[in-house]
Amino acid sequence: MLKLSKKADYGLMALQYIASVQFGDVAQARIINTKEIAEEHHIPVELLAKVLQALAKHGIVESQNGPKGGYLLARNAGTITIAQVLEAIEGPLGIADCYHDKDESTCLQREHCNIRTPLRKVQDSIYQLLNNMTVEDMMGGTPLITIQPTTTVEGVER
Amino acid sequence: MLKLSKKADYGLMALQYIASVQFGDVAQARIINTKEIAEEHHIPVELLAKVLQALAKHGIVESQNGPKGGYLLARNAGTITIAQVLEAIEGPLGIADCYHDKDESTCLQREHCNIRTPLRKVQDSIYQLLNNMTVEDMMGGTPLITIQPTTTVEGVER
DNA sequence: AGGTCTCCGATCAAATTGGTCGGATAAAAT
DNA sequence: ATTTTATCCGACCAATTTGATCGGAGACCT
Repeated sequence: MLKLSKKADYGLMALQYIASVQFGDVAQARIINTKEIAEEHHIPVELLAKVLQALAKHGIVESQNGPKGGYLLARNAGTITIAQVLEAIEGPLGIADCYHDKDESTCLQREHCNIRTPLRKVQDSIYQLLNNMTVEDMMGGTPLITIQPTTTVEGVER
Repeated sequence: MLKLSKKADYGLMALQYIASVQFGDVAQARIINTKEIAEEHHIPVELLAKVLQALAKHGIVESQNGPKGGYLLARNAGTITIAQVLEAIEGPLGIADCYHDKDESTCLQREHCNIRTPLRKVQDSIYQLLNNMTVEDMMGGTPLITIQPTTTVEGVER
């Protein structure tokens, strides 16, 4: 119940990873391709590619084609909210469709609905919660340095 | 995304209706059967029955068998939280399974997961939100009196 | 200019959810 | 007390959504 889809999970993981590499203190800012993210997190490559496409289309990441291509954040990590990410991947988010539906014909009990009004508060609270948290906030939670190409920090287990 | 299932919707509607009749100021406290709720809200009878079974099994409503049977709230409306209702209908709620999973084998990226820690705050906030709201809070949102068997109030449209 | 590596759109399989049916049970009427 | 009737209850089947995959087009490096 209320579970995030796997695509959403993968998207958030990818963004956290990209942001960490791009703005992390140790690693150099570099473009990251889909394969690297997929292998690092053990997720299917093609599916992750599809997710990143959606994020690119919505202006969250910037795609670069060709060899040595890949993705990088389109804007600062602090301006990308979780809500924006989820909506880019899975469409408008909400506990019910009737809060942002144009056609009202979909819900048969729309007229006699007795929970639409009270649940709107829940809807708004959840959205506000997700729209206040950014991928920058997720960077703090990363416990271990991921990849260290040049220098070597003391033995952080990988 | 993050949409409530229809079973969850139906369950909440039913509880709001039962609570309104049982504790409403005008209507007499009476047992309500599945058919009445289903017809009032235009939802499939058998599916609603299944939902109410789950709620009965979890001690949220009390079932009474036989003719003139039906359901009534097992405890006060103020003590039944939305979270309890949703969990009774659809199982444990959370934006990811890994927060209450026994077996850790399900999630392949569990070891390399970089969003589990930061998203836990979101998880807790949502749960707290749903666990603070009760069906009593939903009763305030009901705009129209539903059924009036004995006396007649002025023309409320049905 | 050729080759290679990347992104990109359309297509297919699996899982969850929505919906349905017949049997068991208990209360009421005869 | 027995029959009848209306309800709850558990197992079964279909539909929608989600997860995953494949082949093609475009861009960069050599």
